[in-house]
Amino acid sequence: MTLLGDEGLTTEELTVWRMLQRAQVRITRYLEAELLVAHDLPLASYDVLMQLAEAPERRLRMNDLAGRVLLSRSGLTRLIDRLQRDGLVAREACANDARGLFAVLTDAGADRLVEATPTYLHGIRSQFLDMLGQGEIGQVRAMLAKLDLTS
Amino acid sequence: MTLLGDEGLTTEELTVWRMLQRAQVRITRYLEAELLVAHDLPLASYDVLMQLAEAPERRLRMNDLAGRVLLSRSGLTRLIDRLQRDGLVAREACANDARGLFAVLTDAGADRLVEATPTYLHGIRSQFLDMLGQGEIGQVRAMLAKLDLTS
DNA sequence: GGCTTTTAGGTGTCCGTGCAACGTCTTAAG
DNA sequence: CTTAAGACGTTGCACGGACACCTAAAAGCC
Repeated sequence: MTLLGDEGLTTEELTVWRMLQRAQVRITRYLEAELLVAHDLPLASYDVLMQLAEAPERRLRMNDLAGRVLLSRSGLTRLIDRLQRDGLVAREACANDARGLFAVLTDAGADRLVEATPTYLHGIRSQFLDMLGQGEIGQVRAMLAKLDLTS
Repeated sequence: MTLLGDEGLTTEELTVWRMLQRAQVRITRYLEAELLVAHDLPLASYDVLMQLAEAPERRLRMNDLAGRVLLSRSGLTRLIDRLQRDGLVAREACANDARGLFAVLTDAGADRLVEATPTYLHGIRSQFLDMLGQGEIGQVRAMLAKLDLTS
């Protein structure tokens, strides 16, 4: 592989990167598909509901939420539009900052989340965790921590 | 986190999955952006060129290629359309199977790949490999191998 | 207090992708 | 041989997301 020599990457290093990519895409697709067929809920929507459920008072500023869900702000706007249309999330004005908006999880949204969660967790277990040994999870965690400097 | 109890996932397990997701998305976005500004080449296109360059005679059947680049067949059709329009790839009929088409890397495509490769490799090094210790790469590789059963 | 600069969120527009359906060709069954 | 079943690649369609730009409000500056 002549391409690699110049920059000093070994074949193994490149392979590792590709495998990471493949694994993540495969798992994500699986989750997306399962959630869609079982609950008519895209993965991105599930993520939003989950983040809101964990947030204090089940609400988050749009901006904060966008950061947590790995979505651009405009992307989040549309996604919240859809969730609001379906009654799973509501928008509420922010008291001390007239620019701000909260996305708030509704009761219907919370119910939907509870419904879909077994599917989500089962997917992660079967497609990801089960394939790793128990002891390895700690290792992965340590390594990923280095990659996730929240930069 | 009451949601987790039912399915028996620990908080750590869920966290690990989320971190993997974040890390992969972050790295992918970085690569995509760098390739785009420096070479006007999306990451998906780079992947196609790379796969073709590694293939015997620099050619692959559309179907095979779709599998390697993690794209649906229809998605690949459009991508190859674009690459063909830009002269980086050509389509060639398959001799013994009239249904089949080869995507073939052109000389221009090979040149473009060589141009862009330093950017690509540097991105992987700086955003991924450098953040892991040298010894850890082998570990990651072993774990990812379990996830990548080419299923 | 006016003035600029920064931040929050939304909109117009474009692009890339997946799914379902289609035409074409191959292969297996009778 | 004929016909049914399957595989390969493309196309119509709709959707989701990003980018650039816009307005409104807050924060900073003199």
